[in-house]
Amino acid sequence: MSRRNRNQIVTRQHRSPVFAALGDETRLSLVAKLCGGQSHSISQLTKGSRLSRQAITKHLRVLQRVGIVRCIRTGRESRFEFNPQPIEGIREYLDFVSQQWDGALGRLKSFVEN
Amino acid sequence: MSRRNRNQIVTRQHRSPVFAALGDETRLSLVAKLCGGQSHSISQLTKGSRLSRQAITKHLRVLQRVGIVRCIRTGRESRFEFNPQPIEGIREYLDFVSQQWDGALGRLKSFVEN
DNA sequence: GTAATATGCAACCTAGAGGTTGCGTATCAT
DNA sequence: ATGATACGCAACCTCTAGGTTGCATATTAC
Repeated sequence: MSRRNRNQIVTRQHRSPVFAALGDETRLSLVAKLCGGQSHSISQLTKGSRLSRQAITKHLRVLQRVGIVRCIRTGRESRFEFNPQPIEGIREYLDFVSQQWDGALGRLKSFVEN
Repeated sequence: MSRRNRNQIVTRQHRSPVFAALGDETRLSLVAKLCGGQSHSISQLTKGSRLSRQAITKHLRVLQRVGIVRCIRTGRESRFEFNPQPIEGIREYLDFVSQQWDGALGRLKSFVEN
């Protein structure tokens, strides 16, 4: 399978795991920190949270599994960085939903008017 | 509302339950059916699914709890209809994330160039 | 070299998600 | 009036998400 086809399948199918990955306050705040552009180590991401390092690690692995973040081990640190593609994918999906809805409203409107 | 307050709401409000509600294939397909504009009864939504009526009902209640669908009981039927507001809310949130990311890329670019 | 730091791995616990079945009750059709 | 339809409620089951603790290991600092 070509890389292009693989990516198409990834983006067209399996959107719910990406939504599920964002369905947690802790992970949303991790995304909020990482989408600023800087990579952060696990320790850095743990500071300021009341959760344990291992809990944060688990959340990061969930985000990593769906591609929202990437992990790069450098020395004794595991630095995580944001990857926008999966989130772009679900943005497209939500655009599709809104489009469907707007289309339905438009049809309703023209039905009422005629 | 000022731009600052709006952004604070975008970042601070609890949007994870909406993401979590979409983090399931069954519920995503329910949303796909309902965002077409027509309301459907539970029985209608159950047909074509291999799940039981009660399972579908539970999923609909999850969507209802976060406001993605509304329930209107008419006669012996419970008809569900789509409500776009929560999904618009998380679209805004994802726009915010993308905006942060693009801003970070822009700063990186100008840093490299200078 | 040794201590501190950063992380991985594994076991464990608990609450809740997601599913089923059974049964009771409105409502509609005939 | 009666049977079929549409649904709600509740009990139950299983699996996993989210959290903890403990310990081992690799890297860095002094």
